[in-house]
Amino acid sequence: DARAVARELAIPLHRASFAAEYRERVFQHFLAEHRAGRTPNPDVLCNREIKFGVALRHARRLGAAAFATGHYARILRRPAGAELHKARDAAKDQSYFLHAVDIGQLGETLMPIGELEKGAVRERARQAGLPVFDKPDSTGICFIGERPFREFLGRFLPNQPGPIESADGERLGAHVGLAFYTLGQREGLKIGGRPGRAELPWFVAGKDPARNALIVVQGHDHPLLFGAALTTGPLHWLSEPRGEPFPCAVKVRYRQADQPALLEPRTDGGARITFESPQRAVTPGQYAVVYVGDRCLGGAVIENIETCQALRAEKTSGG
RNA sequence: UGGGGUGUCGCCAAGUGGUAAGGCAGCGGGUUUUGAUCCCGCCAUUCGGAGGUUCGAAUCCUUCCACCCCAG
Repeated sequence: DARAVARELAIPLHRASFAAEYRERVFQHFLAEHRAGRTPNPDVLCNREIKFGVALRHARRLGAAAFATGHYARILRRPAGAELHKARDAAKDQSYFLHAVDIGQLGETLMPIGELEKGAVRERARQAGLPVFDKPDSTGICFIGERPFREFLGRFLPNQPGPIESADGERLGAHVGLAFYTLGQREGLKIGGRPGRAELPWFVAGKDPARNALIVVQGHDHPLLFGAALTTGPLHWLSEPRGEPFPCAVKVRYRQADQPALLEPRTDGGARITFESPQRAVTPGQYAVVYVGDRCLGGAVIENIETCQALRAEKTSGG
């Protein structure tokens, strides 16, 4: 596709493979996180390490006059410096995936598509004679693509079967390894109907690594699925770092609506984020990305969730 | 092998003479540059087996089988 587009535009195409770098800087971390029972977001790292890391450096070495990507996001150059903003097309906004990139590098990047609606982009591509104007939107992990996730992970991680238990301790089934499940997940649990239980599906509410147990609850909106606050690893700022608490909007996953929250920076560089209303399935390893209006201020990896009192009581007394 | 109960899709479960609800699980598709969630579709010619009654049975009768409980 790239070759065909380059030919159509009559521009030279330099090909470079960063597979080795991807494996080392993104995929290894991806596997390590899964092994730890967390749920990583490889595409955030891919942007920081590959596209805006080795690829950008490679472009500089080639003497590129500019660096442009096809991300749906906007880089605004202000007197005080560059700012990352959401895309014009809110439905396609990808600023979430860009929050971990160095703002200086973003400032040197052109993201022309960020100003356009998806439909307009396709129309322009069609008029320009680009053969990919009709190509389906890409999905799945970048550079890896869409595939049966469980099976894919299984090629790199061993099975470590253990029990699936309800929050009240009943054994409901068996899992193939905590690494293969994520919080809030419904599918793949294979828990059928149970006498005396509600006719509701089961969702992953937690993991107990010490006992290699997967904790599940019944009902999409079960209280144990909700977290009122979270703590993060070191914040990556795209704006001037702030030391005082401030109100903002936070996304806990890609494509989620902005959630009103209060961010309290901590002395260790991380933060505590308290939501106006509890959030479902906040997941360690994913990223909390901070916005004020359309502007992305940065973000950080999610470390701990402050769930409902019930779970905490359960854990302290249950043993 | 005395008495009682139960056997309907992988699981839970409606249906007691009129021609097999629903949920869960599973599978397929859609949405989606992570993982999830979500949405849509598919999923019992058959009711433990065999006979019988009836125009017609998962529903009534007979019998056999299996499991459970209480007696023991």
